[in-house]
Amino acid sequence: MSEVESFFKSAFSVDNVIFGFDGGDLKILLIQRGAAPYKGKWALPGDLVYPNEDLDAAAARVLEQLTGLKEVYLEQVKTFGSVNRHPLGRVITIAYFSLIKISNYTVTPASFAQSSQWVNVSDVEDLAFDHDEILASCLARLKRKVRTAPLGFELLPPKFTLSELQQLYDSVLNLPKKLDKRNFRKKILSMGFLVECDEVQEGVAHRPAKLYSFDREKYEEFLNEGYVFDL
Amino acid sequence: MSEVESFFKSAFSVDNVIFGFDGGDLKILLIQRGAAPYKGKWALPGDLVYPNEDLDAAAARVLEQLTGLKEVYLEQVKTFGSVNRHPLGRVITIAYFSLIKISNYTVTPASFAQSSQWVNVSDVEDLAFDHDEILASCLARLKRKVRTAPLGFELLPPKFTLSELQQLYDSVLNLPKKLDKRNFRKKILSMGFLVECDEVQEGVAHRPAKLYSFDREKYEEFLNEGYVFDL
DNA sequence: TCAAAAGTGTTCTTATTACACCCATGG
DNA sequence: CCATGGGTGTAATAAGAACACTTTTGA
Repeated sequence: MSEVESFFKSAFSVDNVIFGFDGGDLKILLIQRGAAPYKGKWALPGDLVYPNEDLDAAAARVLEQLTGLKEVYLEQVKTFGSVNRHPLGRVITIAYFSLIKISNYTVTPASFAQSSQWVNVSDVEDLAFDHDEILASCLARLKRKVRTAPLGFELLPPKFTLSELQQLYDSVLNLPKKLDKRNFRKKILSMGFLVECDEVQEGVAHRPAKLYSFDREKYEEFLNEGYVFDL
Repeated sequence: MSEVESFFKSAFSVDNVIFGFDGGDLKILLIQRGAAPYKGKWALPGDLVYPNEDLDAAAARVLEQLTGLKEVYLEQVKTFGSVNRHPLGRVITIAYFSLIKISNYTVTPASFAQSSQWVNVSDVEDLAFDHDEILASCLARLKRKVRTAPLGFELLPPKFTLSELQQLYDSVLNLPKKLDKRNFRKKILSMGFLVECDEVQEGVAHRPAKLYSFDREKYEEFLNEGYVFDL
């Protein structure tokens, strides 16, 4: 048995659906595979889990190696383990998603030049392995979770306008009808954990919007009073 | 040891939180370990995944070996993979929960005599490995899921009374205040997928209750009309 | 002065909550 | 005839949905 065959006899990996939002569309970060199997195909970033590495740590490492970012939101979603999902042996993979502020990401760092790319979620197709299925699971999870936990803010810069926030929700949820501006604002502000900064947008060719930020302490209070985030 | 050899020493297992309901309390099925590590301790039923076995199939096998039951509700919850969670090596485990009709289960079949037992969820403590944590995750998932999908019926016999159904929800959700009988009935009946059988309870020392059953076809219609289960 | 997005309240409809008494049966 | 749980309706409140115009800015 060759070394490669031995290596892949039985192993586990992590794969990471890295979500970003550029103001218009929900995107994910894909890599182009440089080696077999599926050489040249687009895939989710992932790696085998090291023998002395926790699963969450492996997912965080994959993310950091690709983007340089630490301490981002990361959530385990599901484990995929079909017998034949990997052509070279039995490899199960634990799928994660992470949410990053896309502006923090310096596009395609040197080591990954021409091999990683942001792609609109709605344009992704025909990924390597079972990654289409993994993406579908992670996207479904995100859609649910974003309505029941204050995750959206992880995708926005620290200061944002309410329209940006709403556009984020519209992109993620992708509902047949967009959210109603007035109802959205009323609801999110009534929860009381968005605070107005003393600043407005600059350099826009229209009335500049107020900037808000997410106040985590106030969110904790909100929870302690028995309320739940629900949008 | 080479890095390649290190990967070899890893394995993956499934563990299964098997929920049942006896009319009063929510229970899970535990086994007493007959071998090291944690010999004699109570644990979730589980096993290593065979090389040519899908993960879901492994979870179903564990369940069937213990209870004789097939085709039960089974859902993957989360994968636990701390480096030191297993004393004998790197073993990650994929946690599942399943829902069975407890009356179908012939208590402790021969091969497991004195080694498996139904335990009230609220009484479970100090399980082997990280199984306390696994149980907590599965219970949290069940609590959420039972309100947003018609899972409760998996725990009841095919024909049941509305009071039994409500007691099931009270047990699973374990809310500070019990559900209101009239509101519960109004809501669940308004969804239109519970059908009245032409039968009533027998042998009870009070007015016998009507029996109902869950009509899966009507539930599908309900979904197709754009409604969602929400309790 | 125009274009473009920001900002703002009210009404209507629907869902949720709270709540108490009579009924049918077996013992 | 008593004890036990089964079965039922209404009113008050809260939440959600629908909807259009004025304001501020830069070009």
